Amino acid sequence: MAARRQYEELAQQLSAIGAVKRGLGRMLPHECPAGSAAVLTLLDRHGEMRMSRLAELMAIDMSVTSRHVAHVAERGWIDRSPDPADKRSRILRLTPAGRDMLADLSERSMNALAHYLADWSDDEVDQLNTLLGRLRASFGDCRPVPAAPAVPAAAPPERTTRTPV
Amino acid sequence: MAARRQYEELAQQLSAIGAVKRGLGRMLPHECPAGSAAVLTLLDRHGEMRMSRLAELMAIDMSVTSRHVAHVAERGWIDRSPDPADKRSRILRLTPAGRDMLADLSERSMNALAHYLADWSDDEVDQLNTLLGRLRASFGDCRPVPAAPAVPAAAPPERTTRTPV
DNA sequence: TATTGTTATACTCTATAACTATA
DNA sequence: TATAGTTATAGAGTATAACAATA
Repeated sequence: MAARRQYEELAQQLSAIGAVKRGLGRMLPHECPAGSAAVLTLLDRHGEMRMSRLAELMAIDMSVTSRHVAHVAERGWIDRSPDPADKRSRILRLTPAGRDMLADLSERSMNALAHYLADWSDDEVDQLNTLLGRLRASFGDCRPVPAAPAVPAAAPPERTTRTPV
Repeated sequence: MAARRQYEELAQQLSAIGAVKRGLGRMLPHECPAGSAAVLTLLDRHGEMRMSRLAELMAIDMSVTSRHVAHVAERGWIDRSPDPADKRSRILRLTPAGRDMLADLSERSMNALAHYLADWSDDEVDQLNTLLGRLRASFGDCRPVPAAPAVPAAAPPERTTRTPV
């Protein structure tokens, strides 16, 4: 349990880190903004998946996910094949063109980070990665709470990624 | 100099950290979104200043700063007195109402962070703060490069916070 | 002529809500 | 009746460009 001053400092650091994200964002190809890059990266790391899973990994509402996915699908970087087991769902999968784009993205972030973090050691980057991962885990599921149903009864704790009715 | 894998991991962590920021953002009062909170916090930490200095601290364009500042000024949290030394400028200063709002903000972020980071040690929070600060410093001035002037000659390196002509 | 700050416009990202189609 | 996904709409944040007032 840390001191108030440290928490305020952390809040400030998180607020200010947006500048770094914007800096990295400027390296992206015009056709592939940050949201699209995240979709491609997650499909690469975790393999094919459904919309709902992707929304969970991105920690955003499925409606937003749907638009990011539409963007990358329109450009041919993924395809959406119907899920034979559930006709409501579609399976998202990287295409060869998507892998090409990923290689491009990797090249760009590599260049930018190698430039800006030239004086960081291997260990320091690892440390930061570890702490950021832990921070995300600690916040875990802190997404907007669905509006309480009219008759709560015994149903509410079921948290999903879809937009609440 | 770190390995490609680490850089890609860092890019991913930074992309995903948005979820934490959004989580904290949900704790804010409806009238005081993140941009406004940043203005108040920076005025508290660094004391009264001009628009251009605030834009630099926030690492955003002055046009954006202007809107954030207008928002908090309309609510009486800061005042903008004319700078006697330069009639183009205005001096931004917290009002008592602004300090009240800051106390509220501090209370809220304290509660949220103490809740989510309950199992973090003092040292770990410090470590993360330090690394994030260093990350920001390393990226330093990575803001959009002003479009090259028609006749560069010997003028360009002067970097300011204003919108390029 | 150059600089400070404001405003208008456009784009990205997100959330809420209403809707379709399946289960 | 509930769930997977889509679309429409609204709001926050940012960047670019054009502008007014002052240096």
